[in-house]
Amino acid sequence: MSKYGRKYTHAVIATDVVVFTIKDEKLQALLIKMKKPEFRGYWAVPGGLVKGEEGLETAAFRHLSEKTGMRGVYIEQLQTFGDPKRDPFGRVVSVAYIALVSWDKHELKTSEQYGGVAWFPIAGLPKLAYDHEEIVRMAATRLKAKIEYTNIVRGLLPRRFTLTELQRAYEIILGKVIDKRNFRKKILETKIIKEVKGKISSGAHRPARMYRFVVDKPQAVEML
Amino acid sequence: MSKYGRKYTHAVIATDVVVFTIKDEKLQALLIKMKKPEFRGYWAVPGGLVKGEEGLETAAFRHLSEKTGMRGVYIEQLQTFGDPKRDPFGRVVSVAYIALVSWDKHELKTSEQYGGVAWFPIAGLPKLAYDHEEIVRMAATRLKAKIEYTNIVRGLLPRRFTLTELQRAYEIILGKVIDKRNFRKKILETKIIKEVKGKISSGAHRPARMYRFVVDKPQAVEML
DNA sequence: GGCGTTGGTGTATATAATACACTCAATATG
DNA sequence: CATATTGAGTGTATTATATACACCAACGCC
Repeated sequence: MSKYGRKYTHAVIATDVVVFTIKDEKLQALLIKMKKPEFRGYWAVPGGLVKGEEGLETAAFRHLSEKTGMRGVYIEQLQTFGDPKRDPFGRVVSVAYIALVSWDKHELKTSEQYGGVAWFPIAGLPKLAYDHEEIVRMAATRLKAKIEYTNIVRGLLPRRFTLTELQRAYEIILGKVIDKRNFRKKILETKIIKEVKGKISSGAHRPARMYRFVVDKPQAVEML
Repeated sequence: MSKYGRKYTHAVIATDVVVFTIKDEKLQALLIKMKKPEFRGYWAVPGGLVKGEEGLETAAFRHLSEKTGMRGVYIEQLQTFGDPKRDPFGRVVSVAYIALVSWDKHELKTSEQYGGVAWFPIAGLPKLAYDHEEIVRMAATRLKAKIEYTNIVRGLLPRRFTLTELQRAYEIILGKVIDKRNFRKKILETKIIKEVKGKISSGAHRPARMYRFVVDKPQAVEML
């Protein structure tokens, strides 16, 4: 038993993961539908309690896998939310994480205890349980900030992608159009991506060159 | 009793506050000397467990006040540390905060349970308990990053200060010398500071104009 | 083979960042 | 009280970076 076992009414620790993707030309977040009668009609960010000797990230991965079927994604810590009243049923402190995925790489399936799992555009979220709306908003803000000085966008794209796809990701997250020539100049200067053999024909037009990220770990980069 | 009361061996929540100041031309952190025999010779970042219905920031302020005598400082969340082995005596998840203070504004006094409280230069820390060395390192890194695009530096300075003092704060945190004319041009362009009446004579030279921060809340700013 | 569609490229201009040296006003000194 | 010393305060020229902008290429489709 912990040395710290009995002095206080303790809070419980949970993790929540805000999973973003770009789908239908929109930034979307992954939500699960709550089944408990107290939360009828509400959705939530996938997450749950941290077990005894389990690390925070481990717990985040476990709940993500159990509740959405997702595995093998990168997560990074967003912020910890600890308002004593954030959960009406007890004192839960939640460590929130962000993940970015290419939505077509993951088959979604949730467990019995939830009513479904689905993508929702950031502009157009359903009713969210607890303080999850605040969490998602903060995650979107952080994403928007970090895309300008890190290679965080890599999570959203498949291993091989075109410059136009990459540019669309930036445009959607930043919410503004970017000049094609300037974008290409800058992104190639950073050296975070690299051309790879092969072209892709995706319609009645000239085929596009393919690129990949040079490093797939997070790193800070001067950009845009 | 919490609905979440009995399912797991729960972790306990703590907060730790890395307090920075600039003193003797160096970036320094506030540490308390541990008294418990298990930690003889070790120092630690001021912090402690969060009580039942207490908010995270409230707990951080309370421990800071109890263990160092400091009150009325700004804190902002750094990151949450939750490695199951970070505390050898039990599972403690720590939410770490950063605070920046003007050291001469606070009289230091610690409680009976600690052996003392003192400032230590970042380069030259004593042995730190738990994972507090990692916490302090990360706090310093974050500070260095944020000083470039926020008004975070305001906490380090007295209400009224000279441009040279402000520049020294930037130089010490960034670890590089800055051109005086360019610094003044840029910092005044941002409009985060404003000249105030009165000059200060501090030696055998022309007296300096005084400035103050326009807003004393955190804000993002384009800078340096 | 002509049309529609997206891929791919360079240059000129404007803005921002950097490098750089002297005078000013106070105190200290002989 | 004349002179030296010290940090305060100021502007411009140069370089680097960011922005604005238009046409041809390669494919599919009819």
